[in-house]
Amino acid sequence: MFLSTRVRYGVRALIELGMNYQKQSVLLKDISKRQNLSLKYLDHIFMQLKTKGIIKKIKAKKGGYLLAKPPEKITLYEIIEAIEGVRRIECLDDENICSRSSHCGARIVWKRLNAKVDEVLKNITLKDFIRESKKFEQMDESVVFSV
Amino acid sequence: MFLSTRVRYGVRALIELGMNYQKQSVLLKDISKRQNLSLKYLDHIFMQLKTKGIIKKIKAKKGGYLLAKPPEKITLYEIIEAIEGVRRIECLDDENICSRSSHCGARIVWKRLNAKVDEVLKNITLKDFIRESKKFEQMDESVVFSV
DNA sequence: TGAAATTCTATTTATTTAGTAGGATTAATT
DNA sequence: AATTAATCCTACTAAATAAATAGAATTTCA
Ligand code: FES
Ligand code: FES
Repeated sequence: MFLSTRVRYGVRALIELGMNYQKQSVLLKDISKRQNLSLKYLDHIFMQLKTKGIIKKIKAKKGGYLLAKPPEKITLYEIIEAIEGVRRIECLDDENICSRSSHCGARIVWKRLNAKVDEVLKNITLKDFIRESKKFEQMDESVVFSV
Repeated sequence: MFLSTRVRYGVRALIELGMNYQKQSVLLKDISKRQNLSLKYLDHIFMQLKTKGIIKKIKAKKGGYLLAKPPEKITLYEIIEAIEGVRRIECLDDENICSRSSHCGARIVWKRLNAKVDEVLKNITLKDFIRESKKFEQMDESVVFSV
């Protein structure tokens, strides 16, 4: 499974919002600095996440972004769909692409494959990413304390 | 899950070989005609499938291709790997791509995701494609007989 | 030896992805 | 009310990848 850099950057940024869920909003500028990602590129990505209702903005000075819903309600499927669209084999949705689509055995299997992969993507949520990230955060703290 | 046209054409061609498994070899030219695919393009694809040991060639006049092993032993994972390589997020295999890879929560989840998707791909074999294709073949025959 | 098949390398074209630029808009703060 | 620091939006460029084509070399059956 290959994921575009857009999706990967998007997830890294969403993790930051998730870590602050129900605390304060996060500035794109800060994410860009901390994660060392282009502000302008993140800008695009966030525009799409907002349109799809995954994040909310606070526009103006001291603004920033917030998650629009709890991390466990944001699936990876949803994030991918928002950022790059879930690209599909054309003849799955449109019968008219392939002349023989009504008699194509491959098509049946492609449908089954997509259903399974979609299920995997829907069972991973932002919460999973945050849980793993917090583990590292704790590790870092314990290192500091033991010095 | 998006699959390149190369993989889809490859599978369609492999189905044809599979339908003739342990009968006679199949000519690329005939596949190209029946499936309406460019001969030269199939040429590339078959070269890779051959290198990876999925098919065998019979070179020369009246030559053609054969499956190198039974359809149920040829997984979709294997086909994709042969034709387009299993493209992965770079930092999964190489720790040095991202500076923070040893402390990245996302990376853990990406690994888990890849393992699950790979499993799905390994559980689909050419046999599945052939089974579905044969269903249509039978349907066609029954239509012919009923006329 | 000729014909019909695969083999191989190189090139071209189209599409998608990644990234940049610059200004418009919004609203909190002064 | 002006300033300012943020998001918003449109357009563009560059790089990478995918799709397709071209042409000649090689193999071996008949
Ligand atoms: S229907 Fe499109 S490839 Fe079979
Ligand atoms: S290690 Fe590469 S994005 Fe986290």
